[in-house]
Formats: sequence, structure tokens, C-alpha cells
Amino acid sequence: MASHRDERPAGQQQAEEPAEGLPPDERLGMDIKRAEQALIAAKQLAVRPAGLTVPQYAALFALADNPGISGAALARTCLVTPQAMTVVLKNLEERGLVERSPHPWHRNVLETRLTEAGHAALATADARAVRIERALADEFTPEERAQLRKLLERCGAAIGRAAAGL
Amino acid sequence: MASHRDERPAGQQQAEEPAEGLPPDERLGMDIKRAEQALIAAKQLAVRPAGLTVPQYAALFALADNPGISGAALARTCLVTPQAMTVVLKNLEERGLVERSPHPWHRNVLETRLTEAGHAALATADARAVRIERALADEFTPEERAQLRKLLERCGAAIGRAAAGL
DNA sequence: GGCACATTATCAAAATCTTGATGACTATCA
DNA sequence: TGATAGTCATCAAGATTTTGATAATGTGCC
Repeated sequence: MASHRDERPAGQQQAEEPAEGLPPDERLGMDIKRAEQALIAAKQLAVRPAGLTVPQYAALFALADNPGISGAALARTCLVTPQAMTVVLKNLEERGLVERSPHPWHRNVLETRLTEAGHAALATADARAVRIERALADEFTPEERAQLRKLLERCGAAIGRAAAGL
Repeated sequence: MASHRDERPAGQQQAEEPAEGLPPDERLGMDIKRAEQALIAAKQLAVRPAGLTVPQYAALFALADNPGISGAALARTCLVTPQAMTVVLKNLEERGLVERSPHPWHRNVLETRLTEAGHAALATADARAVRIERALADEFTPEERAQLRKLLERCGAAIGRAAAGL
């Protein structure tokens, strides 16, 4: 498509385009974004038949590893705002997939844990979602996997550093 | 923050993985997601002072490379639904950053292109966003960059293959 | 020439996420 | 004991995205 490039007469150039200043060859953001987009799209296809959205699946997954975690802590784990997690948990509770009960000691905290149905739903969704992860894992050798993980970790560190000093 | 994690040192952590046989050590999805989350958060911080959201920035960026593209095609480029792109373009048009005019041949298509103000806004936002990309690029050697890109590409391919045969 | 097909844009409704602000509770320290 | 700081949950309003469905237009095939 688009054989038309952004032809701009070099005469009146009130703002040079930094997009051209940084060659696409060095733009890694696009690659990361593309991979994550493919991942989230595939996961959505995977968990939808189980009646779950991706955020709901993520919450159930984290909840299975940390039973009794608070809503705010769960939100941090899933990288969403506490309010968004509240809505997710409300929906999950209405459908009987999670259970919330006041904490014995901290009356202000609501302990959240999976119900039997929640475990079942997670298992159903995960059975399909795992095929995505499995395909991902099988694509690489253990060395490549470790390599990729390390590179991504450095990405996150570099991004965080840049964002802090923005 | 969060010096108090949800520690429960008492015995049974019950950290059984619901993933049935896929150790977290092999779950690359989390790593990709974390990197992309950091990236999108940083970019949001970067483009916000320019009065743009990340989707708006993405649309302007793609528009700068493909002037006169249709809304639906732009949506595909930015990996969002056509409806979402319609809203984004409406907001951008109301603020005078883009211009839409009927296509000479296809009267059903609305040609969209950036205005002067649009180019300026993109330049302003990109000036800050580039610092994120720059930090990312400077974090790696050219070999590492090529390596990471290749690994991510294989990720996308593997995910797409798995999603197709879901 | 006429008809089915694909693409485009749009309307409408529901769900989700974000920002901002409030009230309640516990832990730490003077 | 009393006060300050930090965490948790929630309300409210706004913006964004998604799903589903409809009308108009150009293209290819019969």
C-alpha cells in the first residue's frame, strides 16, 4: 500500500520530524508492541470460550497463586488500577467464581479467594491459554528463552529509567 | 512502596500452578507483557504533555507515514477496531489536528491527512516519546538489538500459528 | 447489464478503564 | 495515650473500547 511517502518541500520546515531522526531500524518499541498485541489477541481468543475476559483471567491466575490477597495488591500484581480490579472482582463475585470475606484481623481488608467454580473456570481457560504459552515455549531452546527473558528485562529497566527521568 | 507484601511465611504456601505442567519458568508471556506495560506507561507519560493519548499518538504517527489513508486501513495499522479509530479521528479532527475530505474516486472513502497543527503536535509528542525509544536503543548493542528483534519476531509468528490452530 | 461480494463509514448500546476524591482502618512513633 | 502516615475500599464522572447491526459505494463475475 502507500507508495506515497511524506513528501514535504524542504523549504519551509517549521519542525523537523524526529520520527525520521531515529531510524526505524532502532525502534524496538514497535516490535515489543507487536508481539504483545499478538499475545493478547491470542489469549483473548483462548479464554473467551471459558466466559472470561483477559483481565478476569489474569486476576484468577494471580489469585490462584496468592489466595486471600487484597484487591489492591491484586491490582498491583495485574498492573491495573485498584478501581478496575474492583469492577473485575465484582463481576467475578456475581458469577460465583471468587469469594470475598472480611479479614479477621484487618476489618478493612476484603480477603479474596477462588471458589470451586473459580478453579474450574480458570482450569478451563488455562487449558486453552496454555497452548499459546506452550507454543511460545516450544519455539525456543532453553538458552534462547533465557536470552529473550534477559533482554526483555533490560528493556523494562531501561524504559523505567527513561520514564523516571522524563 | 509496598514494603508489606502479603507474606505468609507459615508453611503451606499452596503455590500449586493451575497451569498443569507449565512451570512459570517457561511462561514468556508474562515477560513480554511486563515489558510492553512499562513501554506503554512510559509513552503515556511522554505524550500526555502534548495533549495526546497513546492511541491518538499512534494514529498521528501512522498518518504521517501514510497520508490519505482510510479510517479502516488506519485502524488495521494501529491494531484497533474501526469504530475506535473513528472516535479517535473525530477527536483529532475537532481539535484541528487532522483533516478529512471525501476521496475523489471512491466517494465512500474519507481521506485523512495531518494538518499543520497535527504535524506540530506529533513533533512535540514524538520529541519526548523518542527519548523512550532512544533509551531503549542505547541499552543494547546492534547485535543484541537484532537478536531481540529476531526473537520477538519468532514470538509473534509462534503465537499467530498457535492462535490460528486454536 | 445486472447481481453478489467486499470495503467503508456510521449509529447505538454495553462494558471497561481512568482520574479524582472521600471515609475508614491499622501500624508506627513521640 | 494520642497523632501522623500509609493502606484499603468505594463513590462519582468522564473517556475509551468493544460488539452488533445498517446503509452506501466500488469491484468482479455471470
